[in-house]
Amino acid sequence: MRHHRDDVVRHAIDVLDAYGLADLTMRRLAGELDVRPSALYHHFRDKQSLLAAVADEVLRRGARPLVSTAWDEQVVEICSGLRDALLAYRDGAELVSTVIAFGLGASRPYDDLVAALAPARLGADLAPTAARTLLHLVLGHTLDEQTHLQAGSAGAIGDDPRPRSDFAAGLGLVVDGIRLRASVPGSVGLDQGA
Amino acid sequence: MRHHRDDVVRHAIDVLDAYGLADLTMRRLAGELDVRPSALYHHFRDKQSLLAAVADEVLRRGARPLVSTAWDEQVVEICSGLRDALLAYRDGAELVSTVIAFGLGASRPYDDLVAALAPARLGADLAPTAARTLLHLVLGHTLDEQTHLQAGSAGAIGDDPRPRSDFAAGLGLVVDGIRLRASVPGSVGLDQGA
DNA sequence: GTCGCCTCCTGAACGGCGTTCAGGTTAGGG
DNA sequence: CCCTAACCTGAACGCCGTTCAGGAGGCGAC
Repeated sequence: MRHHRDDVVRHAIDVLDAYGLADLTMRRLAGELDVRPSALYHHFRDKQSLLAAVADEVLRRGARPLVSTAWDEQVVEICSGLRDALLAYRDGAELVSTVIAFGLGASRPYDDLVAALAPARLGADLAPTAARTLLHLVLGHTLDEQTHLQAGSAGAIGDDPRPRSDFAAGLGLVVDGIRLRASVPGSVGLDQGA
Repeated sequence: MRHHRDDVVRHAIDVLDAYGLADLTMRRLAGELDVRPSALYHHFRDKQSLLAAVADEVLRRGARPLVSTAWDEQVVEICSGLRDALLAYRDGAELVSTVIAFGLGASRPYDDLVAALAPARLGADLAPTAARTLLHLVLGHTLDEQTHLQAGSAGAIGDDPRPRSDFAAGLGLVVDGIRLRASVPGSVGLDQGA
């Protein structure tokens, strides 16, 4: 059977979810498609490009329309949605992190954050910095969380899982910091509660 | 010539700085030591353990004593010092990030942050969350920065470097967010400036 | 002084990886 | 029906981390 580019990406996600990123090799993916490894290079220039396409597809599948109107609630929505998308597939956070670090693809979340932050009217080009800060937080935290989740579901001991509220708490920290610099304060007041 | 564990780590840092993390292979390191690759396995169980030792040494060399007394200034000191340590060697941020993600070694910065945050008297186990948030910020940001720095020093175009103030701005965002939750507010008032 | 031990290393291999390339095959539109 | 483009094969290249049985060398104990 002959395959299209999209078939390859779909099967790659299946392999990722079943065996993890470390075992998502060109040879294994080719085997899953019942094809020789060299055939994959008809569809992708190299493995990095394949991974970029896989990351984009993971994010596409996890995309949800925004329901809030206030910028700060939108930011929380985007970050939470991104986290959910990363957690939906094994090693999703690691995959997207490396793709973003490499600079190919997966730029959608960053663009969305910058757009959502625009109405806050942050001073002095702070919006890109805030967007990057949020992105680093979500990626780092989710990578952490997923690693510990998967280490727990395997037999590794002495590996306490992160509390569910940890992500929300960290995100709240940063959003409050941004809100302090916003000319348009958003929908809610500063939350002084512990 | 026979080598000790410390010689191996020292040479590994040299290789890292000269050729980058991707080219820090057991074979290349062995070649640099004028030794067969299998000899390295006398000193380290596997490559991950070697990398953990290298990361620890990079952090050790970059360690500076704290000069501030207020917890918020100490946090900034620790984060800035960590960034400097990571930037001191090629791919330092990537190295330490992967070692931390893997869970072996390089736990010093996290412990230092938790210790520095203790006097703030954050509520409800927030200190570990805040420490992790700061760590993710510093690692993510510095990885970003270093990648773009090195892409710039190579010939890659269309790759605008991050502004120097970006790190400080992002860090200030998070520290302000933490300060809002602190029972002991630290040395300075909230900075409302843009 | 020589014996034994512990540290460090060799030599050779194993299985796996990403990638290249010349050439074969097949599907689908004109 | 044929031609073209898309898709694939087979075979190789040079790397990688890792294992293991065994050799060599310094050094303290006797």
